[in-house]
Amino acid sequence: MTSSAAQSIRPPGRAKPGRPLRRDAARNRERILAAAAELFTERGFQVTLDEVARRAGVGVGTVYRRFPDKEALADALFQDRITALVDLAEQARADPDEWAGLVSFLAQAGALLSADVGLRQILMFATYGQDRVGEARSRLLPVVTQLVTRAQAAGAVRADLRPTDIPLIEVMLAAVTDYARPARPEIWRRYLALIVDGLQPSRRGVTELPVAPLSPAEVENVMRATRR
Amino acid sequence: MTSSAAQSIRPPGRAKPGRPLRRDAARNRERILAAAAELFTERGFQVTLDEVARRAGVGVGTVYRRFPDKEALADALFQDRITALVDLAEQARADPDEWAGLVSFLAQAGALLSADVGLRQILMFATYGQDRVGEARSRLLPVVTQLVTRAQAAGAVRADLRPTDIPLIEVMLAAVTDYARPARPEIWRRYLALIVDGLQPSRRGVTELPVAPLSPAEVENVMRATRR
Amino acid sequence: MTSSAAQSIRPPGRAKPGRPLRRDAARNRERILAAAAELFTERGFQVTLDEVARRAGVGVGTVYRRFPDKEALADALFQDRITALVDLAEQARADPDEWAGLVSFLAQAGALLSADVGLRQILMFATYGQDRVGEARSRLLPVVTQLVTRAQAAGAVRADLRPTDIPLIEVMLAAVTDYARPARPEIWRRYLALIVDGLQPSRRGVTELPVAPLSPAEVENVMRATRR
Amino acid sequence: MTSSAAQSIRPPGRAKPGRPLRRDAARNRERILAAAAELFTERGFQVTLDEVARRAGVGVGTVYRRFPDKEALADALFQDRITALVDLAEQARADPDEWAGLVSFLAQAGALLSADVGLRQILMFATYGQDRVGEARSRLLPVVTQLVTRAQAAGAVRADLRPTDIPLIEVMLAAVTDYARPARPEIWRRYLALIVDGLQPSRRGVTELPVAPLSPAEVENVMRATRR
DNA sequence: GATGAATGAGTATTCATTCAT
DNA sequence: GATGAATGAATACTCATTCAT
Repeated sequence: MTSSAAQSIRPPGRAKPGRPLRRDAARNRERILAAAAELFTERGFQVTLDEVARRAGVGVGTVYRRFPDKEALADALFQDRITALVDLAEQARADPDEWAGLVSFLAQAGALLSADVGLRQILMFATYGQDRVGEARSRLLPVVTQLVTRAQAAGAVRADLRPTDIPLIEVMLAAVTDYARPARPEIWRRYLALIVDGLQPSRRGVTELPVAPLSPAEVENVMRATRR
Repeated sequence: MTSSAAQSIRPPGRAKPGRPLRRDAARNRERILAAAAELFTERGFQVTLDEVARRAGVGVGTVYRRFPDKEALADALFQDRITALVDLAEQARADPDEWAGLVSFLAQAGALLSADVGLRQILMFATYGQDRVGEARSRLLPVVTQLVTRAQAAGAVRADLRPTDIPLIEVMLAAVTDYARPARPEIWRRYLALIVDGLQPSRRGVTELPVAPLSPAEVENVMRATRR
Repeated sequence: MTSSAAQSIRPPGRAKPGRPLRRDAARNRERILAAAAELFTERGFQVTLDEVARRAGVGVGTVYRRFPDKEALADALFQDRITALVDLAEQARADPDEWAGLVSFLAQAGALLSADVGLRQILMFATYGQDRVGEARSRLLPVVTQLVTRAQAAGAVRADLRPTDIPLIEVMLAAVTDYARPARPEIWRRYLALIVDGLQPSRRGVTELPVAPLSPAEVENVMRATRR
Repeated sequence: MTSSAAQSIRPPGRAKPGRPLRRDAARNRERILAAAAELFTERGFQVTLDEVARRAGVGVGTVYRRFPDKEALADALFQDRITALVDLAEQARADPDEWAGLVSFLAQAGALLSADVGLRQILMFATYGQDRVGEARSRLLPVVTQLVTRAQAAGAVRADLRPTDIPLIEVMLAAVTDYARPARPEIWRRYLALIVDGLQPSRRGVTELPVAPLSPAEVENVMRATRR
């Protein structure tokens, strides 16, 4: 069973651990989270909480009741995503092929990131990473550590790779995605392939880089959602 | 056309490309550029133009006379940097060892980026990529292309690498630098080494990854210049 | 009218004067009053009703059921204090020395005020003076009147002093206390002494007090710009 | 010549001492000050700067350009008033009758206060009293000190009165005025008379004033629970 | 040309009060 | 009756950009 099951029992958020949210409050909380997810995904953290409230169909005050500030909302969102990542890592660990497990985790995490501006921003700019996020990251790291050390034990991965390198690799992929969005949302796969080749302890041959590179024109015409 | 014509017509706004600026105007332009470079380098784009003007010792209006808006100023700055990069690339091209030339360019460009928040921001978030920047990038790409194809011709670099991959590699390094700043400003070298290993057409052994990885604590305690 | 009628009609809002509160409702009312007393005493009216409710261990809604609004709560509190003042005045009246009785009342009331921000605020800024407070003040004034007239009859106090001057003297002391708090919470005694000297009848030349005193009605109807 | 002359030369406010405000800027500054004076006088500090801006016929930004925040605006206003008080004190000092001089100053200052809510609020709640106000008070105290000591030397005033008692007497008058406003704006005169009687040295029995007076430093550093 | 004054839409957050559960 | 969730007007302050001097 994956860690997402835990989510349904203890809803993350402000509520005292003991008492579950009232029916309507819980519904609003979900609406807010959903609205924030959409908005953050589309346009990143620049969205105002007023906007989130409007999209969620509630008053601003309600948003502030549930989440003391923007960061807290981002945290809650991030935690859901981290949970998804932990699930991914756990599935990858189930793969009998140690190398394939690690690589597929990198790819799936990359796919998750490439679909979500908000997640990328949290990952890359997280001043936002204080509270629950730290805890969430701590849940992820152990699994990732297993993924890495297991692959190293099998001689499939270079010996000097460290578990903490994995999140940084994702940061790199996130950056590349942001760079080429929306024209080439899949470009990150090209660079993942490059990096993955660098992860091998020694290489016989080379796997062709997937995904066409940016054309010179594309390099010049990056157009992304304004970020101020 | 004579210079007296300029007096009678006086087109407001940016000077026509051909017409040189008046002596004092040119000096102001340089001051503004210098001030902006310092400020952006230290704190990124969040600096206000009022601040730039103050540091430059001119009024805001003067800034706006020289640069239609904040982006244009960033563009101009970027152009300077691109010039530096072009220089770097040309020096790298002078290296008789094709592989070493390419790698050293990647490293030097990385060093440039890692020292300059503003440059990283322009590179990564350039909604700012419209004006002079495009032209500037066009100056860079040919040299980089030579660097890459020359190395490929020598069999030193994987055949499917494309010149446009180079800027994206720099984007990745910039992201990683931003992530770990200010605690570990050199961490990008670690990932450059990884990528460089991935660039080889086939590998006998592995070069140890330089620079210690982030500790788990560091991964959780990223502290970067707030970007709002 | 029987109590069953109350059940069928159930007028929402404050209980009719005659009808006693249900046991638990009464307990809640006391808790709220106690919490508000503590909080207002410490920090004045800036405390939110949410806070009062939390400290009282009830929901905000309950606070609003008992007290139509913040002012009403303040009023109720003030009434308690007025009762304390009435007690004080009665004790002072028991003093066989007419002069000492009056002076000790002024001092004891001053001490009460100096220990309680909330009381001072009600006294000084009472937009709050509408409801029960009026009634409460009416209970105080007669006793104060006795205190004053008795002392005047004995020739211990200047003849032109009016009972309504007493609360205004307390207002002055409250203001001075607020002014110097928390550094010098007892400074009001200095000014009380000054004023008390001014109250004595025998002086070389007595200047008649100019300007008619506030009428009892005026004392009750102070209306000032709300200050939040 | 009184100190108000100084005002026309060095306009108080943000401007660098050396350079005078541009004509239009100066006009706006005056408009803002005038609007703020009116509004504060009518309704105290609760007025928003948006309102001040509207009444002054300028944008909010302009208000903020001249005065970093509400306090600074209040300071500037207060300084004008302090200047007026200093003028008053100087005129009072010119009175050959020492007793009359002191009493008339108390009365005139009281009149000034009774006409201006804003001034009373600054006087009574000045968290606002940090910057220029402190300096301004320092200008006032010396003159007041002369007024007091001169009267004492002449035997016209009780020996234990201290110069710092004077502002506190004004605080008391301000409180009384606030209390009875708008019904009886002159009521403060009644209490001034009472206090003045208490100031005389010759009475049957004089009770020494208890409690040490505030030191000049304490007068300047009043710290009270903010009331917004 | 240069200056810096003016603008005002925009943002995060608070809190008295109402109302569904 | 009690609860606490929901509301949203209100507030202080910022900053890119325009325009009068």
